[in-house]
Amino acid sequence: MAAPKQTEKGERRRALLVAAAAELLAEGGFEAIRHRAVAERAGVPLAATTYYFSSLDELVGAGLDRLAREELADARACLDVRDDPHEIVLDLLLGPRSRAEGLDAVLRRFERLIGSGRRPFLAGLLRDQRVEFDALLDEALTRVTGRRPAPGEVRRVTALVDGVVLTALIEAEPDPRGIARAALREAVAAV
Amino acid sequence: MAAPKQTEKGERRRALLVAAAAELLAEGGFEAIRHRAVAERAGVPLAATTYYFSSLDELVGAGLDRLAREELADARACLDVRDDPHEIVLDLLLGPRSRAEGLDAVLRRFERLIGSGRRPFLAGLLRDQRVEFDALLDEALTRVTGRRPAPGEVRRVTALVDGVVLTALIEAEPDPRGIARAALREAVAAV
Amino acid sequence: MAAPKQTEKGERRRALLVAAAAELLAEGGFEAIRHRAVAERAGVPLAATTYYFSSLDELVGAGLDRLAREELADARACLDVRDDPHEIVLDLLLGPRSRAEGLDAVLRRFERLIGSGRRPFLAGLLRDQRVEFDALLDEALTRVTGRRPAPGEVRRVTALVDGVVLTALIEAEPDPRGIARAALREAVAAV
Amino acid sequence: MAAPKQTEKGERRRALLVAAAAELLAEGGFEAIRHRAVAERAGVPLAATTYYFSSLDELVGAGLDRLAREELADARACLDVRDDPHEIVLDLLLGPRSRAEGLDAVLRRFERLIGSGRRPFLAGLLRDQRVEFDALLDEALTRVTGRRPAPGEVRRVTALVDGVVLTALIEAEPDPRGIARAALREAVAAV
DNA sequence: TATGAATGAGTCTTCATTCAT
DNA sequence: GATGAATGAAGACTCATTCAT
Repeated sequence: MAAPKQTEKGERRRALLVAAAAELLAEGGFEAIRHRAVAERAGVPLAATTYYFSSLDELVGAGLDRLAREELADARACLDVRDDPHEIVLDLLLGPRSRAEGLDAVLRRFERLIGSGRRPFLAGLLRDQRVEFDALLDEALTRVTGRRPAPGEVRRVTALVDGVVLTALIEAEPDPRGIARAALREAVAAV
Repeated sequence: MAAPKQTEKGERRRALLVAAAAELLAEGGFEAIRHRAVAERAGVPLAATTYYFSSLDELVGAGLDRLAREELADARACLDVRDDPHEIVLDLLLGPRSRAEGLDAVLRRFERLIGSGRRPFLAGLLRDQRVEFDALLDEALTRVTGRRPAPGEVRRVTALVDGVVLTALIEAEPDPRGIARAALREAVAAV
Repeated sequence: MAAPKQTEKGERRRALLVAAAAELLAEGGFEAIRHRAVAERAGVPLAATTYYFSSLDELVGAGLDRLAREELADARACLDVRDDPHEIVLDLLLGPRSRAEGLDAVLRRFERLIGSGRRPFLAGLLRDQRVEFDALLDEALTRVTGRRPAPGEVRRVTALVDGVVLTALIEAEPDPRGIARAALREAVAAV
Repeated sequence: MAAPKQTEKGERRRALLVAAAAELLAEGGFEAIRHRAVAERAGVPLAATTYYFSSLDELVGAGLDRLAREELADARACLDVRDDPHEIVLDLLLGPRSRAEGLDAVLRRFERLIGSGRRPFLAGLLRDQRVEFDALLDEALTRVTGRRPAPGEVRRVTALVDGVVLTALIEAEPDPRGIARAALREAVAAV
């Protein structure tokens, strides 16, 4: 028990562990977050994982949180650099990794979304992320269309792209991002 | 391969194992199909699982096949009974369990869809299922709209409903089937 | 128990099984002789292996016997064809497979010789084989030297070549047959 | 790699395991080194074997290393006590156990030699052992003959004795050490 | 405060052998 | 006579978690 004191070293270690968990989550999904793997990746002793996080679930939550923040920050940075807004929307919907890594990255992202269903302790976290996520998406869509999205439009586009991608994933379509891009353009044009 | 199934008794045991695997799959996803769990559920010794299925993957495949057949059969039965075609479409998209079990059943169904992406040995099976699935969906949509669906329309409706439901899942919306029903009506009306 | 009747079909099956065991022995050593493997290779039902041979040991014995006979027959055939007698001696000492397969074949042959130590039921068989083996070696050496070997000379040459090869095996020398050939020439010249 | 060995207590346990592995190797060959067997012999829980050695191969390597060191130390001790140098040479070639245990000990030693050929991960270890082994053999032969062995003479004697013993083993000669002794005297006299 | 040590429970899979039919 | 069915025991290995120091 006895929550570890918040020494500077302790904070550094916590951060190392969370970063390792986030990496593993992005690369291999929830199952990849194991005590051993996290400790090795973070370069800390195995027991540190249970010392700083009272259960694996806690570590999973912290990793998911960190990963989501990183992805949001990435998308925001692209927005600032005035990157093609379509791509930023896709980054938000499919994850920035989908730019380079294709099918697998998207698969893992959806696994993450769905897999949270088995992990009730993540539910709150995911919903909170959604709020920031939607705000950014709203802004990106504004740039795409040149006007403020109507109420519910963000959700409609999200749903449409997600749905198309889901089918693509099941059929092992090698370029889900391409599919998503087409659906996005069509959805935007239809309005 | 292998797969003894000569005698009637052997067939019966095989069926027991497949049924157990299908149940576990429906309840706990792919990860829930383990030798021990299947053996216990089927009430057979552990070694029987490897006697009838030379690898766990084979058992997973058989379980998925059985589960899909059951769900198709359920939907088909509803069609014959002239049930509300909207509901049949939803059965096909969300699984018949979503009628009674709500959120969890839908979540598990999506888990299954996504999880299949990670299991290349299921690809062939999934493709085959897709054919029967689409044919039935085509018929159900015909009843909904009163006309034969245009090419690609089945896929478009599928994508739209799936996308809407995915968002509902993340937000822990208690009645994803309701959300899906609304999306379906809207999509159909839009044509 | 009840020794299976000696029907024609039974005899054919026995022969198939023994041949399969001999092949597996030559390819993978004693450990490779397993009920499953033998049955598969012979194309007979698994239970036939225990039906025709009351234990695995019996099958191992029969396989070893057959393999040795084959190797002797091969060497004899070469002798009749007036092949280079040095090579025939090497066939006898290292096995005919050592011509083409090199290190591995020789390794397996020595494993067979030594491995018999753990299998007392093979002792008699091995000794019997030695008698035929030595007779043939005597004849081959006669051709090599042009004269009848002195008493004990066969054994001396055998020991010398075996010893040299044993060292070569331990040091993973890739061409033990080459080493053996050199030792043989030297040993013969020294007389 | 891994290999925890920081604390004294950990070291002790590690040593227990290695000793158990060495014993099993001497008694039953490489195949006798199994997690279960080692754990039982060492009196530790099964999981301790994988905690201290990340794979069975590592444990096999450590066991072989220990056994070889013991045998070398035994021979060296005899050398210091000015034991009959012939016997020391035989200790080196047949293992010290061959003094008391006769046939079986020699058989197991050869099994070990041959078995090493199948285990490439032991190659480095074997090479290192060979260096110490040859140095000691050189010294022992010096005492036997009263002069420094000529280059290659150590290997020649090794091969000759090994070859003779191999034949003795196959013929289940009850006193392989006696045979080896005779061969050794003859080989030395011939120079 | 940290962490090496430790382990019970569980993972998939293989195999020789028995037995009922 | 022949064989499908069956299984207990064992194989290597993984892992979350606890605990003594």
